[in-house]
Amino acid sequence: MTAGRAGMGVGPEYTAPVEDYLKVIYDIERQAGAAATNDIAQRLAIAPASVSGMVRRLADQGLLEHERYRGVRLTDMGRRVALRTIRRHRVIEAYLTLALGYPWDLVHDEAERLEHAASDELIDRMAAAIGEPATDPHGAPIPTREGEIEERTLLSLADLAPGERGRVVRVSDDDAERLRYLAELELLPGTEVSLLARAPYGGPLTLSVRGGERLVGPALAAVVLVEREE
Amino acid sequence: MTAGRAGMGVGPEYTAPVEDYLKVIYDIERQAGAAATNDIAQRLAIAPASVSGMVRRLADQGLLEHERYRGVRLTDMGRRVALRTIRRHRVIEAYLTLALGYPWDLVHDEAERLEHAASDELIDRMAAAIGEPATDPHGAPIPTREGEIEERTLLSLADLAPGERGRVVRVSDDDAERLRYLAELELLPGTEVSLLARAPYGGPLTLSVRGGERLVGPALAAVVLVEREE
DNA sequence: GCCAATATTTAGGTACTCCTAAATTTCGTT
DNA sequence: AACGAAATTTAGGAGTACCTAAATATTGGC
Repeated sequence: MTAGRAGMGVGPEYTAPVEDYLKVIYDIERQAGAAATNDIAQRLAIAPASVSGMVRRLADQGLLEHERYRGVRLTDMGRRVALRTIRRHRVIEAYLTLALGYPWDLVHDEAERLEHAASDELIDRMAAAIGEPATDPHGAPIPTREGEIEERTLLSLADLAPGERGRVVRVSDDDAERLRYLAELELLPGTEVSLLARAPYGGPLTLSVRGGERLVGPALAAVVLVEREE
Repeated sequence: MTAGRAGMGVGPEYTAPVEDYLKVIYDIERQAGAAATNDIAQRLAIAPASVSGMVRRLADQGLLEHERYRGVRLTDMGRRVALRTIRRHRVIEAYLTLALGYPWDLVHDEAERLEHAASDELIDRMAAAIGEPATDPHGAPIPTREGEIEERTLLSLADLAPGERGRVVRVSDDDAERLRYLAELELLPGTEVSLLARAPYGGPLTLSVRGGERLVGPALAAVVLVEREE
């Protein structure tokens, strides 16, 4: 037995690996409609063969539906569990940043572990202590206690046309090194950016950020999500 | 794989069950000199046969020494790991109480899970945020970052002679129900108590607490640790 | 000094989560 | 329509941590 967390109120408890599967399946499904075995494996950094076995068990438990060779979709129950885990993660990230002065590039890894151990009671107290923020420090929306989430469809920097302006809304949070670099470039949620030019054939983008010029490659641009301005 | 926590600096990481074994062995050893298989099993609420297997592995890893049929003693390394886990637990308990207004009867269970997931970095930030307290909310001393702990040998209420006075220093924290009852009786760390009378044959103790009289049975008295006054 | 009660260990199993290697299925392209 | 590459699943294992039942060692009482 390796489970985790407090019972709090309802529902069974899930192991950390199960919660991790559901989280990444939620995320892939949102972007792609259904989660392929390979994508799940890659996101969890495990072998695809391992995913097949787990997917069967999760389907048996009613957390997802699986069409052989077709991929996986969460059931309502699976989505509820996924969103609860995502809420935990993001509340913890926000709390560590706001209440404990944790550096923003480190909160992801800490939250990745704590999210499986914290009770709902604790998560709610943390959220209350920092004024129930709507997003985590990287701009990701925090689901409500009831499992509602405001999922805006955002552009990435790479989707802007030359001459367009945008405001950074959210950045990918799972690579501390990359976050430090983004902070250095001042590409943080809330910052205004305009795309000056884009070199062809996957070349770098030239941005204007707070009056300075920045060169960023397409891989980096893809993880910086913006809303178009004007 | 089920491990946990951040690498922070040194040393390997240990699974949650390993940390739990080392914690209870530390505790039993302190009171009894060596930890018997049966006692470990009882404290962890698992079968004695399960302990035998784990003890062999912990001995192989150099965390403890085992004399067959004689019990178990932590090595310096094992003691270091145990004290680090105990520090985590008690810092978390103190933080939840002082920083998040967590009720004192619930912090134990929450800490029991978080102690295996929190990084040293987080523990140190929590401790700093509440002013590096010397004890947790139940009066248990918090080991330092370096693994030093001030282990006073305390009397239990049951050890007082009629007419003697004492001050509650520490209470056992692992039963929420019992903690709520102790709070009701005002038998909290810091409170002065005097033993008025003790009924024979395992009968109840009559106490005076803050001007009121209390009757407590010997089982409850045994978990309230005091220092003698005058 | 022996014997029964108690403590401990061994033997054999289960569940979870991961692995590699070897099928198998699907799909895009020719 | 068929073929080969890519994706997926099955088969067979390993490590952790637990279990019950059976064997074995120790110890206190007589």
